[in-house]
Amino acid sequence: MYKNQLDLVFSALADPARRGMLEQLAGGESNVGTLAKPHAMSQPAISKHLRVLERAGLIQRTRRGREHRIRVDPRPIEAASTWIGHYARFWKQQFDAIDAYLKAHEKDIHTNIQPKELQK
Amino acid sequence: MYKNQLDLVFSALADPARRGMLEQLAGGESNVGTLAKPHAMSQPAISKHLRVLERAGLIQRTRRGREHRIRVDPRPIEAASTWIGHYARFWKQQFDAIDAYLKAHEKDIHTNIQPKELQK
DNA sequence: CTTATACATAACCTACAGGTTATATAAATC
DNA sequence: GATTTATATAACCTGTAGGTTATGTATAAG
Repeated sequence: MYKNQLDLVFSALADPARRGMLEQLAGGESNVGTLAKPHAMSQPAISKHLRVLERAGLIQRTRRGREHRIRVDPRPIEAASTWIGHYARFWKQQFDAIDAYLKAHEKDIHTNIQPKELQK
Repeated sequence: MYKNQLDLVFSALADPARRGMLEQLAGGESNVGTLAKPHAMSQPAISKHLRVLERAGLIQRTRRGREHRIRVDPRPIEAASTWIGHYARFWKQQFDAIDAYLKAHEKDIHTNIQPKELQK
């Protein structure tokens, strides 16, 4: 199946081990062994997680001898942040508006009188 | 397996059909049938997607007769937005800093002279 | 040259995601 | 009361996610 960038980024972020690795990489460039240490799993499992992050475009890899240097690429995560941030703000605003509305009509609700905007 | 809130939210967002439903819900409260229409899949498939969104806390449901009214709950998406936004900003800043650094040392690079910060 | 290190790849297993069709349930309509 | 409408649930299938162990490969160190 063909997955787009957002699909890949969000599903990469859905695993705590992978989010952990990204957090580790916030401290700067690293390598596979160092990234593996805090995680209680085999080395091939780490390799798989890194490949998922790489396919989502979230990390980039350069070989330096037998070592693989890993660093974050901030661009796809920024795209995801834009998507999610847009809706987060929009819904928060909606939510706050409803909240304010409910507060304004508190008396009506308590007296079981429905403001006509909500009547069918 | 036990999944935390962030896991559930990100994996819920990883499917384009579910993101589509959330976008539909940005236009306001809706019901299952209406949410189903734009998606080329069976009604049970829609029900499953809605259950995933519900378990992630992204939507709330109230029964009104035989109809289920669905609306967004902005709180979990805001949590996800916070996580992702934090790192997005951080990495963008890192990225821009590296970019600026590279620009500042452009001549050194072109002449193959390595600034001593990068020497092994 | 031999051994150790840092990784990837292969083969395998189990669980679950995401779709299907068929059926159930509850409410609305005729 | 019978039918239609709105939805859920069950049973099933296929593919893939995420883990394992075993093995391969290239580079570094002794």
